Amino acid sequence: MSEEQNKSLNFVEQEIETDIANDRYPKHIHTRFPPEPNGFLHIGHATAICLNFAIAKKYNGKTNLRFDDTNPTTEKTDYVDAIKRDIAWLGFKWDNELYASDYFDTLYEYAVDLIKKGLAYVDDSTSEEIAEMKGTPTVPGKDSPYRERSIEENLDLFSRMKAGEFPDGSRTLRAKIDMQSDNMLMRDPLIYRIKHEHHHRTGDKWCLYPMYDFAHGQSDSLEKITHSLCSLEFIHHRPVYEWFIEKLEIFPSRQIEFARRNVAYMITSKRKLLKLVEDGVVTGWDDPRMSTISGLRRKGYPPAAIVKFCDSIGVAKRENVVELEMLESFVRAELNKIANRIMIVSDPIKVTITNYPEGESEMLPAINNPEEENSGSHEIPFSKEIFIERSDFMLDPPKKYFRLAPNKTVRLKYAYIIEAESYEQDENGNIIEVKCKYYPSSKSGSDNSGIKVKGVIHWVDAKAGVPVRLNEYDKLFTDPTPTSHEGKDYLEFVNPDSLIINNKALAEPYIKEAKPLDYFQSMRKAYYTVDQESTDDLIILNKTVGLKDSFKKKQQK
RNA sequence: UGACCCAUAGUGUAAUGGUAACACUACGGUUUUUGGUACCGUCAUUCUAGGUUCGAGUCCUAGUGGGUCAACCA
Repeated sequence: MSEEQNKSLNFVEQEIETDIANDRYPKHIHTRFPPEPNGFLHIGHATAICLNFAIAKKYNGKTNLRFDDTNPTTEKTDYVDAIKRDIAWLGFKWDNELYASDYFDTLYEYAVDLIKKGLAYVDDSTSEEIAEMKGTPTVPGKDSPYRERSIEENLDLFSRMKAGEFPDGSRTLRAKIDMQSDNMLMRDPLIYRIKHEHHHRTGDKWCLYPMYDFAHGQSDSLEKITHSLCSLEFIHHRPVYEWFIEKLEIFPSRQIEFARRNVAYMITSKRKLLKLVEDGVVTGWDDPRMSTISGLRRKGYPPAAIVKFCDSIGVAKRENVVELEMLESFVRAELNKIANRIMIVSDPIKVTITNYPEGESEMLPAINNPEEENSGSHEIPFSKEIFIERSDFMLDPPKKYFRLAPNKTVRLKYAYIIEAESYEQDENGNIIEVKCKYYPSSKSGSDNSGIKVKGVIHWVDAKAGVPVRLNEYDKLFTDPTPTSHEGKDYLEFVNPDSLIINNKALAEPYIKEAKPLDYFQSMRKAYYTVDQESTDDLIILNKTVGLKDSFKKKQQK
């Protein structure tokens, strides 16, 4: 706790502490996370979720989960369920599960109240006419011809709108604010529109639905939310938010805007993510290449890594693109602590140990995770024929190549030191087998051979090895900000190699104990998690993130 | 011809008028039965110009650059 207190405050916390010091909210601090159930949550939402829950925790407050479901056209219960699952998976417990639609009756009364105060009117203009009268950012708007309707007429028309007497789009209810305002949103914003549409929760009760501006702030107020955190694009809505609170004389929630977090190579537009799903670019919202929470989960990102990442990148008001490497470093750090080590040969070549007795085998102990004392161990079978990684044997190696080569020695992890004596090639010159001798006295744990080797490689026993399918995922886009190029569609930047399926990999038998979402480190290679579509016959592993590879880096230079 | 928001290493954040810090990246090194991990080191005229002040990244003014605003979406 003291560590937390020493940390400097972000600008939102500074505002909150000022409010507390000024006794603005003497009773409590409450936040809320308000998703619209029209898509899956993505990495951008994760930062908002973490922010809202972290602030409530810090100030002993509460956080509501409130679905902003005022537009029945796009919203679905399926999305509600997915959103709840994702937030819970991240490890957060909301205090109340609420819906803007819970407040439809109250909101309607609020609208009637506004009409009675002469602050709202029914407008018969078409959407084109309304847009026309709205003006532009540099040209003031004009008053609607319906703006001065009598309170009685407004009340009558509004109740008939509710009764379903008018078709979609024929009339709207608008707040009477100021058509001359510099702020477009203050130019008599629409607050109710007619939509004869089935709502996922209220069914066919309503044919009249409130707009965002007449639902969000009021919902905040009804829930006694003190600090309503939203992204920068809503900054122009704040005067509207405050106007309604003042005129309705309701609890004064405070809106604070922050810059939403962007991560390189990830997109955070629900509409664009939906298109990837609909066009079949990915297999679904939870495809491991997606920037959705569900996708990241399936890819093997631990929840703690995502939360720590969100906490560490902070919050501010300027445009930002966080490098993917930052997120990945948190994923590696977390996985390093919790992922059991396993040996998987992704591109096998056969190695025959010429002096190892025919028909014999032995079990060698392997530590599950050297970074975690209590992780235990398991055994790995070893015998005369094994497979090693193709890239771990070179005919004509460069100077600082520490692996196997003709007449060179290398250690087999957890096993023996071997020396390459000969090899066989096919007609194309590909290595098909390496013959080695082993040093029986070099056995791991009881090595008295006196041989010093620079390299240690992984391997899998030929007979006991288990075929696995490796889904080698890479970035979905070839550009860090695919949606920011004028005149170019983001789909032009889809990486054709974002998934490479490897069906020739072999894993040690320990993999058979794995369950979906178990994390593994394929030693010297990458982290993987078990895919949900794995069966008893075929284990499918999704690549989470590669291990750092300083050798490869040097070679590339 | 408008209003509003923003500007600190390659990236993201901190410094709350008093020695520009932390993380990631990059580069160099030490350790290592994972070329992983761990550890050490290197990397900034705080957008520009004025002003206030003993002292400015921080306050003021102007400029420059970037972003947002004209859905019966949220």
